[in-house]
Amino acid sequence: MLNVNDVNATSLPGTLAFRFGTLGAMVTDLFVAALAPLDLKPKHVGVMVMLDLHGPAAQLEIARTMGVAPSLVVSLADHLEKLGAIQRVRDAGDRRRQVLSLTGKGRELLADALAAANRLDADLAGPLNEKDRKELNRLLGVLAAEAGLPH
Amino acid sequence: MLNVNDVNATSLPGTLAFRFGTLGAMVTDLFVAALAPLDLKPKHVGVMVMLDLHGPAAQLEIARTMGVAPSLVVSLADHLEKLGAIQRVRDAGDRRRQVLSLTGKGRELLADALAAANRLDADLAGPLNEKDRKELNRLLGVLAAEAGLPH
DNA sequence: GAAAATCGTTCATACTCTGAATGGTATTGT
DNA sequence: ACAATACCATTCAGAGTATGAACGATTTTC
Repeated sequence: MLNVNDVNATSLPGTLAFRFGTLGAMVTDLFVAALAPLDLKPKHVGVMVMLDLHGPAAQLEIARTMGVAPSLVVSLADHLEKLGAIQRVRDAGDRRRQVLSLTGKGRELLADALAAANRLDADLAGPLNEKDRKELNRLLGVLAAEAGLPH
Repeated sequence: MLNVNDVNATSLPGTLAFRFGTLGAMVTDLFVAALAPLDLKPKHVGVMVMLDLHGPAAQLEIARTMGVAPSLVVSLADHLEKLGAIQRVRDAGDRRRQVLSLTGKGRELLADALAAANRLDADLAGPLNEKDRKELNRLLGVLAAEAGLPH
């Protein structure tokens, strides 16, 4: 039986898997550099984005949503707390839980990170016209939504 | 002075920087899993893709093009050689150079990796219709080309 | 022909992340 | 009521990946 919907690429650089891998790695390196002055890494921003989107959350929820080990969330939260970006309080109803929430300083940092990302975007999307840029963002949004990533 | 071409996102998940970071990490994890049966990692495939596109090359050229340390290329080449995927011969004209070239087995592995990537693509692009899928691939290709990545 | 540069390799190290062990807290079963 | 079990956060040891410095071999420069 023939393939009625053949969308296969004929070489690896033409696949989404390869393109997302290479572009993703490059963009992440640039983002890391852009965040360095804020003393943040992408995963710290990831935590703050979650808190910003869904409100206060226990560390385990964050670990599950981000797909990382709970022990990693400990060190991410340690650092964010040291920066004054989050508050860490024991849940009165369940004192095993450490509930994280964004502080004013955290919101400031998040705004700074957003500004850095927007500057980076301007560079990245340089070769794209306005319409293409919007289309790209829309398509990435669809994939992110489908994958359960923040969007 | 007002911004005449305001394309700034208003939240981080809406930026290209964030989207490429999260999607790139997710896709890379899936790709790593898909390559595991072949005993390859994305960087091994990266080396093979370079050899396939530009022909035989010295290790240092590969390091520069891939943006990694020369010492890393040593271990990548070691592994590829062990798999029989590449040949490593001293350049007769400049005996400091180790020239890498794909073997028949290497081309087979590359084809297997391509098949794995295409299967992954089918999953990834599931929620996209044919037109969107083509458009996404085109836009990613533009960015990859602009960034000097394989395309 | 000596000095400097280049290529590949090894090795020590940094970094990120995970999984197992632990202590404290909550829930379940009897 | 209370023992057994399950759960959350934390610490810690260790795996995996990458870099950069040091070295030997070779080539280029002066």
